[in-house]
Amino acid sequence: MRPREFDHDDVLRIAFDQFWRKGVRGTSLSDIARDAGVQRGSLYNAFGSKEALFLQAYERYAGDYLIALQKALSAGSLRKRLTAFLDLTITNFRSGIPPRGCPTTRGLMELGAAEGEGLDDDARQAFANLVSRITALVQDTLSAGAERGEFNGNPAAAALHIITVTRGLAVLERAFGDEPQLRKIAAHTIDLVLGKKGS
Amino acid sequence: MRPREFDHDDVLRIAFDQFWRKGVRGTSLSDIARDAGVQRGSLYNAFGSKEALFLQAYERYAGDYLIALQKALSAGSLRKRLTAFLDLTITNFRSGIPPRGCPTTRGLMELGAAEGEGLDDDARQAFANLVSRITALVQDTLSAGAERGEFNGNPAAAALHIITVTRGLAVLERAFGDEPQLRKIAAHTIDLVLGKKGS
DNA sequence: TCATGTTCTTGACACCGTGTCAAATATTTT
DNA sequence: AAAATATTTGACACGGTGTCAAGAACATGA
Repeated sequence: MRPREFDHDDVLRIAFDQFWRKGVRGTSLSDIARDAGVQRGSLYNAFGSKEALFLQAYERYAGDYLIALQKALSAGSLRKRLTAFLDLTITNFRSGIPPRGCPTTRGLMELGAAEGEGLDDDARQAFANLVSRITALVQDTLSAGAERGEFNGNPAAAALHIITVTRGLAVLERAFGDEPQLRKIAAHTIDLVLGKKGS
Repeated sequence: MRPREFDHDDVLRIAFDQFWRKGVRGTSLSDIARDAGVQRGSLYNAFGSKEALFLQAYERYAGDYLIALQKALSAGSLRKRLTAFLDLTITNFRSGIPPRGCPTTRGLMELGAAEGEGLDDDARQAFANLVSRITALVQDTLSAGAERGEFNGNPAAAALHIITVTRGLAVLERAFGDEPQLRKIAAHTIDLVLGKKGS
C-alpha cells in the first residue's frame, strides 16, 4: 500500500471553507486541489466525486454546528437560551464556520439550496437531517422550559416555528445582508413565542 | 433587419419552466434551445447570457406572482387574507408556476438561492426586490386590518416575521417536502401573529 | 535483498456547458 | 437592385467533471 500524501481531514476542512465562501457551484475541484497542494485526480481517488467530498465536509460541519447550538441552548433562562440560539444562528451564516471565523462571505448550504443547484438527493437528505436534529434540540429546550413554567404552549409546534424562522433568516440574509434587521426579526420571534418581554 | 424566427415571450416561458423544474444550474441553454426549437446561438444573441435570460424570465414570474398574492390578500377578514396568502405561497413553491400548474417538482428560486450557486448579484437583487414588494403587500394588509381592529401590533414587524416564515417554509419544503407540516406551521404562525383562533 | 501486490499519484483524455465570433442569410430601406 | 441591418448558424476556445491507464511508493513474504 502506498500511503496517502495528504491529510484527509485537512482536505475536508479546506474544501468546506471554499464551499462555504464561494458556494458549491463556484468551487471547482481544481481550486480545492490547488489550495490543498494535492493533485485533482487524487481527490477523485480519495472521495469519488465533488459531491461526495462535499457531503463529507458537510457532515463534519453539521457535527460541529450542532454541538455549538446545543451549548447555546443550555445556559440560563429559556429566553436567554433561545436568544443565544438565534444569535448563533445568525452569526453562523453571516460569518462562516462556527469555530474558526471566515469573515467576509455568507454561506448557502444552510439553505439546503444545494439540491437542484448542483447536488442531488444525498445533500438534501443531509440537510434535512441537520434541520431535524436542530428542531429536536429546540423542542427539548422548550419542553424543559415548560416544566419550569417558563413556557406554556406546544413545544413541538413552537420548535418547528422557530426552525422555520431560522431558515427564513438565512434566506433574508442572502437577499439583504442586513444584520440588524435579522436580529430584530429574531427578537420579535422570541416575543411571539414566549410572550412579550415586559408582560 | 432580419426578423426573429422565434417569439421572445414563448422562450421566456419555456425557459422559466425549465429553470423552475430543474433548477438554474440543472438547465442548460441547449435544453431551452431544444425545447423552444431555437438555435442556442440565437438565445445568446437575443438575451446575452444564461443569467440575463434567467433574469428576464424571473421578472416575468415575479410580476405574475405578485398579482396573485395581492389577490389572495384582498378577500375577507384579516385572518382569511393571511391564510390565503400562506396557502398560495405553499402551493406556489410546491406546484410550479402560478397560472399553469407544473405538478411534480419544486422550484428553488423562491429561495434566492440563485446567487452563489451559479448566478451573480443581479439575481440576488431581483429576489430581494420581490421579497420587499411582498413584504409591503403584507404590511399594508396588516395596517388595514389594524384600522379595522382585527390586529393590534406592529404591522412592519409582523409583516417581516410572516415573510421570514414564508421563506423558511420554502426551505423546509425543499428539505422535507411534507406539505401537511408546512400548513401546520403556517396556521401556527397566523395564530401567533393574530392571537389564537378561539380567543 | 528482492519480488510481489496493493494503493496512491499523475497526466491524458472524453464529455458537456458557457460564451464568442465570423460567415451566411433574410428582410427592410433607398 | 443594392445597401444596410439584424438574425441565424456552425466552429471554436475555455473551463469544469469524471475516467482511465500507466507510473510510483510502500508493505509484506520469500
